[in-house]
Amino acid sequence: MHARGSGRQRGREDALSRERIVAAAIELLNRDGEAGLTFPALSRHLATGPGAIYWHVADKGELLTAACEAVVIRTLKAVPAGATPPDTIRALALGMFDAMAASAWIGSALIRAESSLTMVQLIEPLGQQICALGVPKKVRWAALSALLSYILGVGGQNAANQQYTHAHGIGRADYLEKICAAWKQLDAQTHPFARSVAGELRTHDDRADFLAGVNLILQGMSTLRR
Amino acid sequence: MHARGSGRQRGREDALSRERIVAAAIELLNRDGEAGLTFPALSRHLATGPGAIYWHVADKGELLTAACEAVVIRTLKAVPAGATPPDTIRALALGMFDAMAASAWIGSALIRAESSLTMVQLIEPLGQQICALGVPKKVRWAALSALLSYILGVGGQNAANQQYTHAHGIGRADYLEKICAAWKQLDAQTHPFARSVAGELRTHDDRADFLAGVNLILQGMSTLRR
DNA sequence: CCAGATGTTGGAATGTGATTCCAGTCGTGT
DNA sequence: ACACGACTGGAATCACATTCCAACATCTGG
Repeated sequence: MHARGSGRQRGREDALSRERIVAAAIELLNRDGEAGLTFPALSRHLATGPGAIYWHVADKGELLTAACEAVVIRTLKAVPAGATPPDTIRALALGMFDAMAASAWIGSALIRAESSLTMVQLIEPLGQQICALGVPKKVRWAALSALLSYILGVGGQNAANQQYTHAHGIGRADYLEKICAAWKQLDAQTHPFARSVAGELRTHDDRADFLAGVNLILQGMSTLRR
Repeated sequence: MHARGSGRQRGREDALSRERIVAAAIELLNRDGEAGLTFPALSRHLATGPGAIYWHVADKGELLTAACEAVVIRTLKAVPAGATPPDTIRALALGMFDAMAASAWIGSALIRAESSLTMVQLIEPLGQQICALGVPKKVRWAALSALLSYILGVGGQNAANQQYTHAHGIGRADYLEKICAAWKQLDAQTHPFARSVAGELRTHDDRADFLAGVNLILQGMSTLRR
């Protein structure tokens, strides 16, 4: 990457730009998942060569980070403000959940985020609500950290599941059915729990479970209130 | 991969075997992280060619899954049983935390785990304790799911941090210092929270925070008790 | 309007790693 | 000794990420 911040002189209307590249990257990522983002594919999509792309971005990692940041910012901006702290936290969490469900790649990209700057976009609003919730200063970071890890953890797992079903060309229902069957096969003595919940897998609602988890954490936080 | 399950006939003492390959993979992973596991490196390590390795394992993914499973099983076996449910859950969680801290690659490997079988190793004992905790049947899965996602989420983030510091050749302290400095640079109007917790970053204890998060979830679960 | 100077481009060249192929090797049963 | 099948090692393929570089466009000053 070279692009200086200095004098833009040109004005070709078909100009390549960091924005157009990031937009194309997001398109590829949403269509084919993390594996879909390759320089050959990107070059084809933008009708150019890899060299031109490297003029605007340092490497693939930076591209992923930029794409991730764009989506996260767009997502969080859409979350309405003004509700009670718990409701706002739920809205923020669900917003991220939905975004990560729609774009599985965000999960892994956000976690490996080289720039903690994207993460701040999420940390700040969550943190503010935790403060508003009355969580004592001493444990604010721990509380935030728990919430954040939970949100990212769920996102990561959903992403993994989606990637799996996508890669194997099977539907979510078939996937769950397969796991359910495998778990029911387990030994009753050593794996009573897995067997007992196997059935629920087929019908469970990821989003509802996620919300339940957020509520569990909120519930726990409420006991911290001074 | 071809290796049939049928007739082992040979007995060459220098024989390659799935076990030896997985052990070598774990060694490479622990030494150089996820990027350290390559077939050239593995071949060198085992003094053979890639073709021989492919006779025993299907592909890199299977190798990663197998390595992950081996470490997870070893880790969970070391967790003492017999304590109260909350204590056992804490012990299981901390066991995984420590394992993921020592072997950052487990985090990402476990999440992308193609085989839900490895995951069961973790789900089963956690689930049993949740039952013992008296969590109503209706919400057992949700409770487990929350705990699991949290554990994996923290592991994933720690892995990302370690990978970052390792890749950039800087220490954990320098890394935190850098983030702290960046956060203090933020606008006080828009990012009051990030600024206010920035200082804590430098001195916080990941393990303690993790435990606090587990306790938060346990706390929340206790309110579910019928 | 022309000659540099410079930002930009597209594609070729390089290097690395996953995966496949295949021509042996070695031990076993006959 | 012979044939067979499990196993091996390395060469051959392929798909990228990244770097290089020979044009090209546009602007600047004359």
